[in-house]
Amino acid sequence: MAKNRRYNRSRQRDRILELLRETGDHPTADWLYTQLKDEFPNLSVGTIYRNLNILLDQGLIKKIDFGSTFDRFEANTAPHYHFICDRCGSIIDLDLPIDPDLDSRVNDRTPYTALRHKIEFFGLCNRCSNMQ
Amino acid sequence: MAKNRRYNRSRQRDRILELLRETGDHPTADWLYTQLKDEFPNLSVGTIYRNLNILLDQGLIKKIDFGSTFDRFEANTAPHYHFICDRCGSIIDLDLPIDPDLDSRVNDRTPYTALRHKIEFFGLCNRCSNMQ
DNA sequence: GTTCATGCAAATCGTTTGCACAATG
DNA sequence: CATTGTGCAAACGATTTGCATGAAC
Repeated sequence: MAKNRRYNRSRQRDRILELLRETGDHPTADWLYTQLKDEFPNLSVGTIYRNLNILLDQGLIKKIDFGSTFDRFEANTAPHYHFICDRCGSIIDLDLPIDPDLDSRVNDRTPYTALRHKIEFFGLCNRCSNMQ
Repeated sequence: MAKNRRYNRSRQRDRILELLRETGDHPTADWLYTQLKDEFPNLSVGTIYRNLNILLDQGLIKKIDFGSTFDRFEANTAPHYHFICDRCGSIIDLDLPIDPDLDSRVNDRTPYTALRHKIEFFGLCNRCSNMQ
């Protein structure tokens, strides 16, 4: 996404942001499109995506993606946490025990029942921090 | 992916699993394809994907995806953890403090420098556990 | 010999982009 | 009026799939 641009306001973008703020959910582009197409009969999905990218660039929203645009596969089927290097992008299995206390924390303090969790840590791997 | 099937062995699938076990990395389908195309000159990407799905079905490998095949967006830009309901799939922002101790744990016990982390909890949301 | 896997190519699907026109400032 | 945004449709790229042939058991 192109940074350091100036943006004009648009009614479409204002509404996309409003909708994202109203809903407690984490909608897809298509959901936003469906919600708004009555209001903007000629709305196109391209507009939704372009505006979402602008809002991301402005730091007004976040995308729940996970770094890679590709599916990634691993043969380590035991539960484990991942470390992802900000610089080189490599994904590393961590040799740390799974912490069941985290699930309890959710169960004690929220109305949800956590059975398991995933953690991804981000930072610098040893290679990259030595290189610096 | 179709479950409850029987699978014949194939040299291609054996090698895909072997490669995934050898590499400490978390490769993409395309990386596996590139590695194996010398060994199987007529190999196609379709075969890679089909076999990866079979291996997933057999529980021999894991995919590092994150539930949704769609990008998802949210207006809550403050750091927070997510809860994802196994039954209805909804993604919910958790009102729990971020735990900096988790990063220290990585920094103390591994050669990596963790600066931040993400957690996704999985289980049942209040709606779905009441429904049961 | 029946079932499953492969190679090939086309299809699918979420997302991006080029272009002519409309809206913004 | 100079720039940015929109709608439309085509393009893109990762993944999936239909089909005829080959391998497994």
